[in-house]
Amino acid sequence: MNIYDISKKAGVSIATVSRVLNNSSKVSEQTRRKVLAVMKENSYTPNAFARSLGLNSMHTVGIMCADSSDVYLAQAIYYLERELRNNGYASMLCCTGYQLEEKEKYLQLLLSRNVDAIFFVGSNFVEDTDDRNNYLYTTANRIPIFLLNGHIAAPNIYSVLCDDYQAILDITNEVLRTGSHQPIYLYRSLSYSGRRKLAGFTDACLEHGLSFEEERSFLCPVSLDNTREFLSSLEANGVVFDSVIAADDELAAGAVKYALASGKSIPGQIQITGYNNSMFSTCSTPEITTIDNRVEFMCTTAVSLLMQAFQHKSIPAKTTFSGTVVHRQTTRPF
Amino acid sequence: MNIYDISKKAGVSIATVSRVLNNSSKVSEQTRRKVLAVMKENSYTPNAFARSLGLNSMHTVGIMCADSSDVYLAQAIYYLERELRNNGYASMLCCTGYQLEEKEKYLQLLLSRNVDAIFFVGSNFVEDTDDRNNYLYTTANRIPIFLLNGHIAAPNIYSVLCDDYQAILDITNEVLRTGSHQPIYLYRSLSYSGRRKLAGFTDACLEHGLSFEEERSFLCPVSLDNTREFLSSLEANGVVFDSVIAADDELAAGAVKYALASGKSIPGQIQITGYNNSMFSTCSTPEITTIDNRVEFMCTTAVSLLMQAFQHKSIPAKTTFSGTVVHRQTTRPF
DNA sequence: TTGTAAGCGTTATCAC
DNA sequence: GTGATAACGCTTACAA
Repeated sequence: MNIYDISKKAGVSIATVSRVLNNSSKVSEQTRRKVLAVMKENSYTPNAFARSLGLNSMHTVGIMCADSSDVYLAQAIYYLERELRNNGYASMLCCTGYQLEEKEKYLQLLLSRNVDAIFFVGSNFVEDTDDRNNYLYTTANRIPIFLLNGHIAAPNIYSVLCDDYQAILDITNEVLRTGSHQPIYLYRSLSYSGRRKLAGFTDACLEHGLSFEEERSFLCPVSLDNTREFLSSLEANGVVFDSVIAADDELAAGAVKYALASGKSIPGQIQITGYNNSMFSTCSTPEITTIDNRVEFMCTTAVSLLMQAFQHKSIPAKTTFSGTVVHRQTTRPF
Repeated sequence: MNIYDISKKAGVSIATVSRVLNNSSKVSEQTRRKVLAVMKENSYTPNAFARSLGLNSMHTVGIMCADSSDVYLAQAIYYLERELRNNGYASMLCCTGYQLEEKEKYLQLLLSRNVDAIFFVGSNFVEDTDDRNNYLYTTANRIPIFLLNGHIAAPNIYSVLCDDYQAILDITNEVLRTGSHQPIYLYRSLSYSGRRKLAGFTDACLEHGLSFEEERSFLCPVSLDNTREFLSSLEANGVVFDSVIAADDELAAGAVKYALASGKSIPGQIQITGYNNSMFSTCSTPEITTIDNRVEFMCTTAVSLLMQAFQHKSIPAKTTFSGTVVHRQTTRPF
């Protein structure tokens, strides 16, 4: 059943059927009704492929992320898909892992489907050197791309991100003000946002007159067990710390495991903070003080910007918003 | 840059270019090389829309789920997408919520993009009555559909699922054998798999000669706090229990919160079990004994079946596999 | 092995 | 308002 069949049965031309399909105003109410009736009668659905060939768009956007089962990324995907769907767009998901070659390779999957735009979710899509970011530039030559929690300045690339520097600065300040003098910082990557966070930690320490003769920031293996063991070995190696500022909630949850296992009281002997306000922070006991970096806001903003871009409106290349500290049980009150 | 441009520059016909594109064997090695060179030179990518119009497929399958940010579903999505991608298929994600009207409505988003098949992930897609499952039947008239962790018998509908009945029977048996006499069962829905799980719990109790004069299974509100409060109020209302069999890890994690808050020792005074072997079970302290229902296996199996179906091989309508108990710290050893 | 030409089912540009 | 008809960029018989 195609547009020709319908046009015959309705006694009109295919052009008219097409007009009804796209509810053009240039159709008399009478014929519109007639055509719609025939369509319904034959439960006709227009062929998506032919349609997209004519329109050069399938109203579909790509979502790239390293790992859709990551709690934080999964949330972002959820909100992005919801917003896109509410705007009539479908979402094509593509997980890439953390290796550059994989990212480049799997990006092709999305590009070969001619998506209208791509969201790159997570800070790990911006690499250190320009030539390693080339895949972003060439993609942006074709379609608008959005970096969520990442930033890079180039034409047709738009960034929406939380001010991670300020957020870590704030939360570290709070920990230091409530009596901790020997904080350590735990991270798992020095991506764009990773570096910003670390800078926040360092600056907060400097503000409080802490010296950095010894290293106080550590690249820490993920998974709760690994983090716990890492902290134990740190302690065994003579590193003294009375608070752990973690770059994400999972690391923080690992730190809680460490404290519980080694009999340290939280937040009495050790304060712990996370980042993302994810399930990890509420699932732990005690629940973890963390940063709410507003995933939902980030995603709705990004989709809204994209919709404006589709309407050829000018949109900002970079949109930053502040996070906020969520006080729970792993830090001491003022 | 289209197929005509390439054919001119390469001095061949568009048919030959197309053959190279689809790596047909009926092209001489020489011309193939020539054409490929020209393509590369002009960084040509075939138009996906035109292509899919000719092939009547975009090599894309839909993934429907209630909520992609749910830890368990997010994992399933991850594995499905990975397997599909490895087979050259793209994944279109669509979250539907738990209401029937929404499911039906958002399903259209996928159908209107002419996906080649759809995975329905989670047991909540099979409704109680036949007419409420009508949307599945009509969809299956067009394309093969897969129910992951759900089951319904109808043409072109395929189910891949864990034997939830047996798994809950096993884990409940273990809890009862190690000295618990007053188990309660916590669930959040009585979907297909929900009912199977409940039956497993009930049968295990009967096997152990437990009477059911009072109700011992409870519809419990989700979120850790709500579960904790629910159990407190249960206790306050005189329900006595020495073990909690939960239908999923999140409920179990809530039960752990309850035990910790009310000073009950785990697993001494109360045993707790979860389901799914998700992050919730390892994130809690103590870590939760749970059922590994093999998400990854389920997903790889489902995709593998789909690929066989695409090759017109006959595949089983229902594939069941067994789960396994993962022993952790919330149950007593034998 | 290669080329010609007829689809595929729409949208869009003209005339009328 | 409506109807021919030409794109859109590919795949695929069928011929050569």
